[in-house]
Amino acid sequence: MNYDFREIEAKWQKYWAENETFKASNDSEKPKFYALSMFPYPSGAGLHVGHPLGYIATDIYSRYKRHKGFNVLHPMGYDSFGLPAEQYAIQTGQHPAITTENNINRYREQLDQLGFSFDWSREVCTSNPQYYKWTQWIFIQLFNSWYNKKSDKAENISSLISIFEKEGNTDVEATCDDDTPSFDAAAWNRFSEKEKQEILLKYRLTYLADTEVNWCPALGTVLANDEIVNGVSERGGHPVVRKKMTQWSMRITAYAQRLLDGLDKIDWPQPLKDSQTNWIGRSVGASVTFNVLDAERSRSDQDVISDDDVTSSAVEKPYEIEVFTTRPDTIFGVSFMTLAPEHELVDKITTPEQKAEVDAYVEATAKRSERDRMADVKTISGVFTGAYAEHPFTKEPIPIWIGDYVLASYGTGAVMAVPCGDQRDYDFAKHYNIDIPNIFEGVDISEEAFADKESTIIANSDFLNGLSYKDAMKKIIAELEKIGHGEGKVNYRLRDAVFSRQRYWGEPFPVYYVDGMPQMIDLEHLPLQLPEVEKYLPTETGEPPLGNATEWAWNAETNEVVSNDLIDHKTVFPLELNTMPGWAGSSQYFNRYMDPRNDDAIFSPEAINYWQDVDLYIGGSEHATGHLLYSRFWQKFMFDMGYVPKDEFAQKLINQGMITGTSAFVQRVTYFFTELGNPVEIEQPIRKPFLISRNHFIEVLRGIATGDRSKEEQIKSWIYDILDDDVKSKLDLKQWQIIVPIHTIHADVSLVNASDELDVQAFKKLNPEYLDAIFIGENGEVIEDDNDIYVVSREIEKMSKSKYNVVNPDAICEEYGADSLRLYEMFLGPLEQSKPWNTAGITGVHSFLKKLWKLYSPFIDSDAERSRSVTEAEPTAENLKTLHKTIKKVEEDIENFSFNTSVSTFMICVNELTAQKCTSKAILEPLAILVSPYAPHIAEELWSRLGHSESIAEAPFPKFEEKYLVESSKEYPISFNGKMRFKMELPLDMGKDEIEAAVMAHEKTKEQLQGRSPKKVIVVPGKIVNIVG
RNA sequence: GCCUUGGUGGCGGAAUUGGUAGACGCGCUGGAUUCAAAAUCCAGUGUCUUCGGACGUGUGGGUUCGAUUCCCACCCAAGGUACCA
Repeated sequence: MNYDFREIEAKWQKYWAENETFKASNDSEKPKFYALSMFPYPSGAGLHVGHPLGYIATDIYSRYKRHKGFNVLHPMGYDSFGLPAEQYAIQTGQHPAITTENNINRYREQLDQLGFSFDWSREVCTSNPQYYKWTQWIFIQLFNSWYNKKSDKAENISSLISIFEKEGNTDVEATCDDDTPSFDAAAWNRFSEKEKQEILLKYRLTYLADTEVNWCPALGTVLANDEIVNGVSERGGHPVVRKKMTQWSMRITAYAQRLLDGLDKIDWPQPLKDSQTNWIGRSVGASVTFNVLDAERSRSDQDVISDDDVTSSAVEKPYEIEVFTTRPDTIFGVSFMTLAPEHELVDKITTPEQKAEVDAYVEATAKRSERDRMADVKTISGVFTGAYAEHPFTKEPIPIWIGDYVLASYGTGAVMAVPCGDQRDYDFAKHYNIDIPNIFEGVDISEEAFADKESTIIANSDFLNGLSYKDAMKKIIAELEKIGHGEGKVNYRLRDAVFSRQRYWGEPFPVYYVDGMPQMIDLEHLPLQLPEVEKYLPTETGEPPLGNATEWAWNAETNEVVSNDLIDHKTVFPLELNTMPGWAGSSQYFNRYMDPRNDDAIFSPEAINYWQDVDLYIGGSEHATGHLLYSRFWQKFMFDMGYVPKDEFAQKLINQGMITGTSAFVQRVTYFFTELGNPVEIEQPIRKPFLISRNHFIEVLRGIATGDRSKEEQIKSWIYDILDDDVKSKLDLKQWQIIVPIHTIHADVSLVNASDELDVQAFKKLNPEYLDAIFIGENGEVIEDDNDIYVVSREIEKMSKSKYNVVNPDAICEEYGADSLRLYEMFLGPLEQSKPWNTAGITGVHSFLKKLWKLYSPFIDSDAERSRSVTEAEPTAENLKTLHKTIKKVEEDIENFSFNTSVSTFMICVNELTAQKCTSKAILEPLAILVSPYAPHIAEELWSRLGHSESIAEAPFPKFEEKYLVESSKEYPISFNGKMRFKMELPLDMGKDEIEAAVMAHEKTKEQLQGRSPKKVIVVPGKIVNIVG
């Protein structure tokens, strides 16, 4: 009987579902094991072969743990709020809930096909109101909390209020807004209710604040950095500017230190910890305030305020610039200051003479993305504001500049520039001819800055002269504190997380506004469900999409959502229009799986106390600073509130590598005409897209490198050839130039064959904008039928729908089966590394499964009754050696997450047992269990053919026994100067000297030495012999 | 730019503590079987070679009896870089 994987796989998938084989109990005598895969976003494209990689790994581990006697929780769900569904809704008008449901159904079908041991009864879906009720609940908990630095944990806001009532806030140590005023108890008690709310908002763990966003006026929306290409929106190419907007924020900075410290307790990959450490970015230094010199200030204020105000402002405190520096010891080397162009003082201190230049620079900077500004270290730009600050010690005036290398979002958005000690400051000073005072003893700074802290001796620095870095740091901080110009400070790069999105498809905030102040809706009225809207776009007045809803007001008496028309600001109030970001729903889902159908609580105390935390979490490293940091933050908060017993949610984490795809590109030449370098409009522009095959593209690239323009000339002549005659008549090629920039455009890989040849007709069909495109083939002919071939260029990239390089698992499953796909995905290479996908190799693992099946044929072919007697045969020593070698290796591999090598081991095992003609049940039975985590369907089938009526799922894992592997001799590699030359079989119990004697006596040794006497002979018993000489 | 990961045959990769480089699989070549094809099976397959052997793990150095493995410098590729998920 042949290996009929279709029948076998369908049979066992049905069996598992009907028998709820993998349903986990919240109450068990067995030890618990919680294995979790990161849940997917259900995109319209369905699963591609990259998705299951991590799921298969988690599934193998889960199944292994069941064989090892654990009660395993292995759930799956969907992170189903997100941008693509909303984008699709905008384009088609289809409600995202509907597309999302369709996508989820498709995902479920695909997941079911792969034979995962998920407990589907625990499925969650972040866009389901029964689920997001609890996301809203956590938001309210955060709103009702503040961070007490004294107890170093979050506490209920009521404890803060009672402190305010008794003693005001002067003695409170809390993480709060920078502009929080001081007040005493009497003042607090005099505040109006609204004033009290405003103050409390400065302490709450989620709060409203003005934050900078990438605003695209044309689209009426905020864009991710990702959606901005070269300063314009990816969609439509509209301009994008940085702008401030009132939004919800999460006070994650309160947890900065604990998030850092917690990393030591968890078994996560070091690179991931590094990236969180860098993200949090702890640096120790000092904050220093510089006063802006008065003269400059009043001058710049003159044009905006009346004379009266000038006199009154003269007695006020001068403007202060606060900077954070890690090198306060270099303060005597300050020769200028640089503010971020967005810094709030820029407007106020700029002199009238400099105003035009500064304004232009600020405007230009607003168009650049932060990433752009960080990455670009080559171009130095900045503008002098005309204002000066006063050095706190020397009282010298220091010019204040603005420059886009200073980011508003980091530190205070201002730096004290010490050009002799910082390369960026140095370059800036050189570029603008600013002084570079040297404050380091015996260091040459004529070429570059000197940033080495360890070997520094400070000079030209008044009271710091002669001190080392360490001593100078202590001294300067003390002096700064003495004169009231600064203090020692620990600064974190981590910023509070913006929690508002101007989108439709996300969790609504359970918030309404009374007199402009946010009010929370009570738990008993949750979930607050997303309203229906006509359009998913921002409103004409620039409000988020929820602004389109007509039923989106809160009646605070009846506690229900009512029509906007009823808003009277007495009982009916407007609801929040923003929604929560993608990471809201995923920040506690791992805990919700423990008790997913609970309507009274996010989870029961029994459930959380049984499961505690995730034992193994597998997912992509791209989530390092998003999901994985925010989840740790929420977990710590939940821990502070006493809801969860562990302050880290996942003990061990593994990053599976990406599966990369081989993208295909066509080269589009865009062309326009210029005369002496100026673009010229011609009456009948040629609108047809023009695409060239690969070798032409390569020649153009080579031409750019070598200065050879001949290929471009050829392209020009091709373009000229296809012009209409009347256009031709207007062009004199000698006078007119055709400029030919080339854009590479993704082509769907399914349209390209193994020789990289594009199916041009299919491409045109799939991309209607290229219907009348002109394709120039490899031989330089315009492709009409099959007169020439068009070759694409290829590149390895992340597998992604947007890159048109996805490979779908469905067809593979259909042709080879889920077990083959599972084995093949593991066989590709180490789990944690990224690797390219190539379906061709799957035949190898598929034929392995066929060989495995054949090995069990005495149990499968029912007519082979005579072979029954054979199967009871005692296993040979050889059989046992092969089996136990395999048990040892496979067990080690699973524990080390080295699944690729296990697959090889199985292949070797089956090859050996086949060669040994092994038919012994004592060997084949444990082998089926070994294989079962990897290829569960065939293992179940073989198990039942071996005569078992129960599922293999909980069969005990075979026990490795060393005794079957004991060897008496070893084939020693004999090497000369480190190179292996021949081998020699010697007993393992032979001593060092005997081995040396035996080797030296060997005739091949003499041959190798050719009469020389060896300088040295190294003998490592059981390993190797190396002869030097 | 910065942070992280990786670089070994035509391809995916293996080499567990510094000890036989290329396991296992794909592909390719030759053969068996077949009317033929598919499937299956057998043999070979890093490069060069004067057939003795020599060289060989991105490049250049270093440590060592011995380096894919450890150290230094560099090159290349991929991922992340705060609103893609």
